[in-house]
Amino acid sequence: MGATIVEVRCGRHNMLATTSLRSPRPVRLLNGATVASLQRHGKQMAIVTVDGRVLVVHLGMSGRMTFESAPPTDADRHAHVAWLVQPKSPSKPKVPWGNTAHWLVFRDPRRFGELASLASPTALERRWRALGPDAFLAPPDALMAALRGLRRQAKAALLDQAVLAGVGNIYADESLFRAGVHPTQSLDRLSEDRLVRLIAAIQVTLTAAVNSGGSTLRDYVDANAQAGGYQSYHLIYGRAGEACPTCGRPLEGLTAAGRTTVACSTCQRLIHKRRGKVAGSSG
DNA sequence: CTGCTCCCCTGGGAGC
DNA sequence: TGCTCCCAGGGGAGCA
Repeated sequence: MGATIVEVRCGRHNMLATTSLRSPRPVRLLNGATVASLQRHGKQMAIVTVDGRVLVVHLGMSGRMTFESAPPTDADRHAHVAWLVQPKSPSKPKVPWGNTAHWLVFRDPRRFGELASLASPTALERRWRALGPDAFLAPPDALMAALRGLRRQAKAALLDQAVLAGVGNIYADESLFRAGVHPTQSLDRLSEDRLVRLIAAIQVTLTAAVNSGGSTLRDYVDANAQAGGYQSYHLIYGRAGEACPTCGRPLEGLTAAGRTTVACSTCQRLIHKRRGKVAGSSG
């Protein structure tokens, strides 16, 4: 907070997507701005500046934002944008780079990431209202309200950022396994108890992952270029064919919601019938 | 609405 | 070693 962006370099212009801020590109990329706050909702981050500009950052699959002492070179083909950041001074250094100006570099080889400039915090609010509650921070009640009664496959719902925000393919599989819910299970067939269990599983999974610095399969590093460690704790993700950690039977690999999925067909039984109806009772 | 399939793009690993 | 094929953490569009 209070840091100033004193220079912006943009190597690939088309990373900056839709914008509600009609200004020259350096302005939209926050050139000259003083940072007011950093925010996050689900997988999206936002830099909000004192003069009201907003830059939304979505890392996609291979994106990374790292602090570096030198600007990227021309040979660095995937360094799309670099900001020279001057920390607030004088102040006690709370950041690894102290009070020295450092480069914040956005790299994204696959270019599935996105930068979007918005004209105001109101526009950010509007954008994020289209997303479901943040899966990591929202109270379980809010997640319950988002999931209850949906006639959708559990995995599809978890991956849909408009239902709840922040769960991707890895953590969807891990959460469903923890909760004993099959990925293709329609949510409207789940009991209240099972839904509560699923929501708890999502929050346990995300908390554990965040505490371990995330999952690095290939690309992911944090702002200090540190890889994550959670991949070694994955219960089932990437383990199709291996033994289920609970029952020992082989984990199945399948496609659900169009994505690579792993599940244990024994521990994550599909429920086809509505709960609470007993055969033979009146109709 | 829901779920498919395809597409955006590059790089790493497996297999020949 | 070098080549090809296949796959990937996201998400939007278009279609059934």
